[in-house]
Amino acid sequence: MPVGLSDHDLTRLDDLVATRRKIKRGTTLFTNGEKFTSLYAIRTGFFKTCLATEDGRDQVTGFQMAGEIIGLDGIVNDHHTCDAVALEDAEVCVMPFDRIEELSREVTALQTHVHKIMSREIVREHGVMLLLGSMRAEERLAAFLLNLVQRLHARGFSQSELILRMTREEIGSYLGLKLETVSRTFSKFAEDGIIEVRQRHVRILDTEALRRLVNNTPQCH
Amino acid sequence: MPVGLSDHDLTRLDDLVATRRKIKRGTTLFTNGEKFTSLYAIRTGFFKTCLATEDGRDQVTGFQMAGEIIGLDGIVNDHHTCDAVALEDAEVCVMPFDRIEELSREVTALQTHVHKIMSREIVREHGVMLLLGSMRAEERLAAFLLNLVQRLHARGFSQSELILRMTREEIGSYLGLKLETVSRTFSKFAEDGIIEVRQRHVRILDTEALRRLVNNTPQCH
DNA sequence: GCGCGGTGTTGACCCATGTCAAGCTTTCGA
DNA sequence: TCGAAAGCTTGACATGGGTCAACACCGCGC
Repeated sequence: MPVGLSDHDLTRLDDLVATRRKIKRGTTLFTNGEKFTSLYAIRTGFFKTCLATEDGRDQVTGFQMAGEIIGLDGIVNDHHTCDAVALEDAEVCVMPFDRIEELSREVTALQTHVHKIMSREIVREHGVMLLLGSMRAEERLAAFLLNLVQRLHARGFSQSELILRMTREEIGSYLGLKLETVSRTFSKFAEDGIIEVRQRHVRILDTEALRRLVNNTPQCH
Repeated sequence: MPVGLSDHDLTRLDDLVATRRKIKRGTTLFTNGEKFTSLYAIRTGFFKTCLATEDGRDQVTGFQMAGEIIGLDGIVNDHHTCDAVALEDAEVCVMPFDRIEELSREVTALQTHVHKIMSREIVREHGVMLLLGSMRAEERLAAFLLNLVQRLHARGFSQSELILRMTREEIGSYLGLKLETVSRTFSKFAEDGIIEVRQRHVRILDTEALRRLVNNTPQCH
C-alpha cells in the first residue's frame, strides 16, 4: 500500500486494521439499511455486493476478491445501501471509518490512497455501465471473464484458468442477462474452442478471441 | 455546503473556489486522457459525461446540473477517463485537487464532504446499474424522468415540467436504448396520458403512473 | 447406495427492442 | 428567404435474448 512512511505512521496504520472478522460462505458482511461504521479490506475469500428492491429486482453490482475494499456505499448516508455476501468463507480487516478519516488527516499518503480507492470504484462502475449499456451477451461475458482472470493473475493465479465462485444466475445478474443466456454463451464459447468449461472450472484457450469479442464490434457505423 | 465553520476556514474555502471557467455549449470541460488537476463545481449549465472506446462504442455515464461536482473519475490515475461536454453554455468553479486535499486535512467538515460526494457518486452508479441491468425500456425512461424532475425540483424548478437539454440519442445512450426506442416510448407515455411532449419540452401529467412503472414490475416470480 | 435440492444445460417459442428506411420539423447560417 | 443539417417520429421487419419447460449433473446427508 502507501510507501515511504515513518515507523510511527506505519504503526498507526497497523492499528487501523487491527481487528479481523470471519464471514462464513453465504452470510453477509453488511446489509442494506445497516448502520455504516467501517470499510472492509478483504484478506481472503470472495464477495458479491448486490442491490435488492422491494419489488423484487435484484442487481449484483460487483464481485470483490482479496485486497479489495468494500463498504464505500455506506459513507454518504451513514447507512449501507447494498448487501455484501461472502461467496466463500472469508476474512476481512475491519477499518472503522472515523479512524480512517482521523488518520488520513495526518498521513497524506493514506488520504491520497483513500481518494484513489473511491475514484477507482467510480471508474470501474463507468466500465460496467458501458458493458450494460452497449454490449451484447457474448461481449459482456467475454469482458467479464477477461476482467476476472486479469484480477486473479495480478494476485498470482493463472492467466488462463479460473474457478468461478458465483452461480450462473449471479453472473447473469451482474451482466444484465438471464442465467440461461449465460449458460448458452458459455456453451457457445466452448464450441468455438475459446474456452473449456466444466461446471465452475473455466480454462481460457484463446484469450485473443475474447479480446476481439470485447473490442471489435461488428457494429453500427 | 459544510456548516459551522470559523470565519478563517470559510475564507480558505472561498479561496478554493476562486477561479471560474465558462464553457460554451458543445465544448468539453475535460476529455478522456487529459491530465487531471481539478474537480469542478457546476454553477450554471448542464453537462453530460461520456465514455468513448476506440471501437466506436459510446456510453453517456451521467448528466450533471448546477451544484453537482464533476471530475472525480480523474483522481485514480491522474488522468481523466471520460469526456465532460456542456449541453448548454455553462460556468464552473475550478477547484484544484491538491488544494482540496490540503484543506481537507485541516477542515474536517470539508474532508467529510469530499468523502460523501464520492460515495454518493458510487451509490448513484449502483442505481444506474440496476436500471441498465434489470429494467425494460418504459421503466428506464420513467426512472430517468423522475430522477430529472426530482433534481430540478430540488433546485427550485417545477415538479412537473422540464426541458430536456440532451438529444434522444444521448438519453438512449445513458439508458442503454436506441434513440428510436426512446422516441417511441415518449410517444407511448403521451398516448397513455402520462406526459405531454413537445420536442424537448416535457410536462408530467401523472407522476404516480411513472412511479408505478418504476416500482411495480409485472414481473418474473 | 439412494434420494433430494440446488445448479446447470438445452430446446422451442415469443416478444421487446434493434435495424433500416422514409419523411417531418426545427434550427441556423448563407 | 431559402436550403441544408440535425434532430425527431413512425412504420415494417429482423433478431437477440427472455421465457417456459424438461431434464441432467453434482454434492450432501441419511
